[in-house]
Amino acid sequence: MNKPTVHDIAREAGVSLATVDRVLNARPGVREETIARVQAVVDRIGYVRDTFAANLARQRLYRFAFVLPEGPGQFVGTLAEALAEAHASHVVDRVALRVVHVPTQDPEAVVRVLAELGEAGMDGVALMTPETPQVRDAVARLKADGLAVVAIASDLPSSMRDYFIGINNLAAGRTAGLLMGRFLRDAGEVLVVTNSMRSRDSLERRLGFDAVMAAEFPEHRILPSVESFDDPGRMAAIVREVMARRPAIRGVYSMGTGNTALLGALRASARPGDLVVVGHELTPTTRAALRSGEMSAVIAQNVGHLVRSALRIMRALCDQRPIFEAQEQIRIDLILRENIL
Amino acid sequence: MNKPTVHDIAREAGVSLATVDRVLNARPGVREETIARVQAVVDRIGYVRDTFAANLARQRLYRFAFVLPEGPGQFVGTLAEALAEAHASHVVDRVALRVVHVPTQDPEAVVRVLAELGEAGMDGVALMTPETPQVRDAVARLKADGLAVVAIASDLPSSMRDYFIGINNLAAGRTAGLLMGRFLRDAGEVLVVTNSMRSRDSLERRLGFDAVMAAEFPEHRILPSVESFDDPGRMAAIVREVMARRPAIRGVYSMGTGNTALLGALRASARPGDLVVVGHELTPTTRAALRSGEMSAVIAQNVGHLVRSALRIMRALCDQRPIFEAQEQIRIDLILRENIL
DNA sequence: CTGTTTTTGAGGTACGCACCTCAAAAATAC
DNA sequence: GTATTTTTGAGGTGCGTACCTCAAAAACAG
Repeated sequence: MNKPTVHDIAREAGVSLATVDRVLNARPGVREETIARVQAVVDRIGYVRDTFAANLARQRLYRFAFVLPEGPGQFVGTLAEALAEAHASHVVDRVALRVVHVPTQDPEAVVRVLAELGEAGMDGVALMTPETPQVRDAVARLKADGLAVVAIASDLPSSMRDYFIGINNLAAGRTAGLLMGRFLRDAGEVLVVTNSMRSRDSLERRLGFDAVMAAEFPEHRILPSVESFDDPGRMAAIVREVMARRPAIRGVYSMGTGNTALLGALRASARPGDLVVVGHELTPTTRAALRSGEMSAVIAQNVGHLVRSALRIMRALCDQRPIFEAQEQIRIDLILRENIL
Repeated sequence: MNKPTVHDIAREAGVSLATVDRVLNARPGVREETIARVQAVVDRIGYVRDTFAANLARQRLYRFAFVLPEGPGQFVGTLAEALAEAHASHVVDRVALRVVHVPTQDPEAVVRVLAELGEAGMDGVALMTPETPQVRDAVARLKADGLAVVAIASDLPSSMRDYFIGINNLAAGRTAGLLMGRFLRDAGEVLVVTNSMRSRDSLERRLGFDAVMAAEFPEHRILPSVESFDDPGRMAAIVREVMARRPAIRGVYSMGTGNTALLGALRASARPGDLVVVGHELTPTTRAALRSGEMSAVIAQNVGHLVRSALRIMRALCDQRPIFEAQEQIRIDLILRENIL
């Protein structure tokens, strides 16, 4: 027995192909009663639309845009690379990609770009931008225009986004805390740094980190978060200063970006040999630091999965197809020196 | 400008569609000179065959079989589940699946099943079986019949298999060693257990584990491997006995299956509260043990990825398409209590 | 140059679906 | 009842490819 087709539905339901087509594609001009009859047959014989044939027929081209922060961030770089790779290798077919870099600190600029994308006839937008009221409204407008909108890496929970693709940052922080606690030998202080505590990610990570440290490793003293405000110079200066002032520091948790500056400052400091450094995201910098032993662990999300997931989900949303959650779940990856890959 | 089609090739090369078809599908009856001309145009305009249209046209149905060990193993169970899930959700389309469970300790039975699959007109076989000369020959026969053959989870390096889908077990063992060393507090003994040291996986894991422990954590004494020979009763008995006899044991590394029996025995023993237990594969048992704290870490390979990867790779092999290595790389997952997911 | 073989062209059908038109049938309103 | 609207049927075309046939053209042998 082969896969049922529209012909099978028509025969079983005692209607014509045209009617089946009208029902399947929600075209008007069919009695409720007939719709129900066709639907019943569809359910009974287990018909599923052949997406490939359907796309072939309708000459479907998915127009997707990725809105990423501009600037020199390494994580964004690896993300853009993964995107190019996924696109080039036709993991997802029939997709016209557009990657836009925006100055995320300027909400108005983000809004302008999103508005432009809406008018450009995009089918879906994946964005990685901080949550601001302006962005929230722009997302709502995109949704109103019928676009699929997904947030990647950093969620926009209060917006109308269809989906968030990324890790649970509270759990990521808890994982960092667990690792830190188990890796630390003697009681001491733990320095926590980030580029910005205004970012939801850092907030959630800190929450999780503190919860685990307080509950299970109370012998350590967790210092208040130090912020670099995305300024490498500032990061280096502060870290150097704190390290000099607080010799009891035995661990450093880096919740955000700016690891290059952080590691540079640590190198310059008279840091203890058994300093435990835990950070986020696998980049050339953190990779090298794991290899050299300067970092003990990195908590990552696989950027390849991230972009492929984003592409698949936007497609599913466009096709109004259900999303296969298990495949799209982005896991919290734990990277040590030995499993960098 | 749209995606180039066979029509574009025909026009550009000044030949007919029939000739283009003959060249693209390596059918006979075309002069070398003409083949070269058509190929040149294909390369120049960047034609790529539309797999969806192609499969639609040729009514392609991929017949794949998975050969898995029979018996009550939890890992195989989760694998079979993931397989059913991937199949049901049409992650891969146009695939007729067949899952066969074989008594892997009986090489002749495995050979019989493989021979039968070859005759049943399969397009590809994914197998998870120990490496024996008989199996190696059977794989060679399948290859000779033109089937795609991939090894999953456990490699068959000396065979003709097209691809191995799974983790690097040496690196997995090294990762286990690194975690064990960092998690252990006081110097002591480490118990290493497995179901069978005849399995290549356990051998490689032990090698990696020892290398890291010896080089970086020489203060601990790593005991010889204890084997259960797939017998839960034996596992329980041995572990209980060893734990009683060696009070200095501070860590346990479980390289293979049989974690349920192991954990049961540990629970029954007067184990130290800070015992570090590291094992492999995320199963209901190890998951619960992570949650309860009985296990400190699990080294896993995502079974969902494993089966999806196997399906994609078999398809690519059948289509003679290149494999997108980056997506198929199975990473060594590190699972702690906080990132179980 | 003729006869034979090889290569090429032209055209068709099919795959499963989307989308279109026009006419026929059925349901409804008056 | 007839007039009108709504619903349905029948049929077609195209998407990009595979695979088939038959005839025409070209290349080659003698």
